[in-house]
This record gives sequence, C-alpha cells and structure tokens, in this order.
Amino acid sequence: MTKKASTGTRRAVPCCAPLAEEPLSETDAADLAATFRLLADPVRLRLLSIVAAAPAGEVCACDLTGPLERSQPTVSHHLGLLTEAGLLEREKRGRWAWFRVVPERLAGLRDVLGPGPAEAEPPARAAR
Amino acid sequence: MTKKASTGTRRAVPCCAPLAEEPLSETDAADLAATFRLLADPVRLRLLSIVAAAPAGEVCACDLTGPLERSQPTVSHHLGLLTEAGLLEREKRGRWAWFRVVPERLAGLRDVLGPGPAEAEPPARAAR
DNA sequence: CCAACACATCGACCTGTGTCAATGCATTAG
DNA sequence: CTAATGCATTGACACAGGTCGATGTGTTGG
Repeated sequence: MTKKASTGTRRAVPCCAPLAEEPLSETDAADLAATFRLLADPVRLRLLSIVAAAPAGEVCACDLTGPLERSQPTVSHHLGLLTEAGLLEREKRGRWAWFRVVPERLAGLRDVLGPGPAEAEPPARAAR
Repeated sequence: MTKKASTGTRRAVPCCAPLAEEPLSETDAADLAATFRLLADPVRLRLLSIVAAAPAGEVCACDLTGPLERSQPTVSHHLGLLTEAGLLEREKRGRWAWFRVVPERLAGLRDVLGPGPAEAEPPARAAR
C-alpha cells in the first residue's frame, strides 16, 4: 500500500516511497520514469538551474534563448514540458513569459532518491 | 550527533552544485542528464528499488528477470547500464551475479535537486 | 490599423535507445 | 571430458524524442 507523506513534516509533492523502502509498482515506476526523463536532458537541466539560481526567483523566457545556444522553438518546447510537468510555473506579463521553479516538486523527487541528511538512516542491514 | 550539513563536507559523490545554487555548465548539464537518463526508465527504476529494498542488501540477477516481465537479455542490459554508471555494484559468485546499490551515488544525485530539508530556503524574492 | 515583437505550435527529419532472438562465454555438475 | 546452467554480448528492429524552419497567436507601439 502506498501511503502519502507518512514521514510527517514534509510538504514535498508525494509521488511514492523512497526507492530503498519498497519495490516500485509498475505504474509508480512508469510515473517516476516520466518525471526523471524531464531531467534527462541537458537543455532542460540548464533551464531549471538558470531559473532556480536567479536572484529574482524568476526569469524571462527572452533571457533563456541566449545562453543555451538553441533555437527559440526548442527552448519554448522544453519550457513547455517543464511547465506541464509542474516543475516550472509560467506567468505571462505583457508579451513576456516569466518562469519560476516549483521547489516542492523537486523536493518530492529528491525524497525518492533516499532519506534526507537530517533523517539520515542507516540502510537497515539485516543480519542473517 | 552533529548534523552539520552545511555546504562543506558532503560525502555523496560530487557531480556539481545544487541546481538552485548556480547555472549548470554545458558539460555538467550533459553529465547530469546522462545520469538522470538512467533513472528515466521504468525497468531500471524497478531494478534499483528491488535491489535497494532487499533485506539482504543484495539480489541475485536470477531473481530479477521474473518480476519485471522482461527478457533475460533486456534485464542484463539494464543491470549493465546501472553498474557501469556506478549506481549498482556487481559481484559474481559462482555462476550467479549479485547486485548491490551504491548509496553515495544516489545521495549525490539527491543533493543536486536541492539542499537538505534542514536548510530549506525560500526563494529570495527581489523587489522590482 | 498596421507593423514589430515575444512566444507557442506545427511538421519533418534524424539520432538515440529499449526490446528480443540468437549466440557466446564462464562456471558447475556428472 | 561433456552437458547444463547463468549471465553477457550481438545484431536487428521499432518507436520515442530533440531539433529547427515555417507559421500561428496574442500584445505593444506608432
């Protein structure tokens, strides 16, 4: 059974239990893989990092075509994928589109890879 | 128990700074994307979760072909990719191959997605 | 009202990769 | 030795997805 957010004080978007907790179901695995696939592209990773590292917390799309050395349709395509998946938020102001990261979404992914450093838990080695 | 988890001593395999810290370089992004691409497949995710959740800490390859409903060459292929990338360790005993997870590797990936929950930091909103 | 701009969408191309049958390579049993 | 077992490798195939030029849609400025 998949319980959501059993670990209490985390508001990270729940997708499934950490990998080391229990084997993934077929549907959970497909869902997770689809999300990780978004991070499996260098252009999208750089987009995420640029937006995430922006001091203002948001970046105009017009400032993203330059550093990535990709065409405008390509950047727009990747921004659309990241936004549709909930990793980015888009706000249109005038004729510009501004993007922000959705930190809870990344935190949810992070939790799948293992328990956080705060609750560092030894991997429960079963003695035989 | 010092939970000193500042940006200094992290034993997780270092690949690059967290996404929100600074924009990824082109090579770092390509490297990271290649690693995330390994997690972007449901079969590999289930393999990882099965091995990670094994009470003994290791699993024989002969026990992995069954639950995944994939052919033996396919499972072997994915195990090879995960092992080559350092996410799994392979030890051959007799005619069987046993696999373990390499937790530092997953921890390194986790750190890229954001700082630990202890230092959860709201996005610095700059007034405009 | 029209031109310029910013971004999204479409269509097409092409590389990358997940998949399996067939085969190869060790190791073990008899 | 020979046969059988467990896993890796090969080759071929089909599909997914990144890329860009062309075009569409909404907004601003003159």
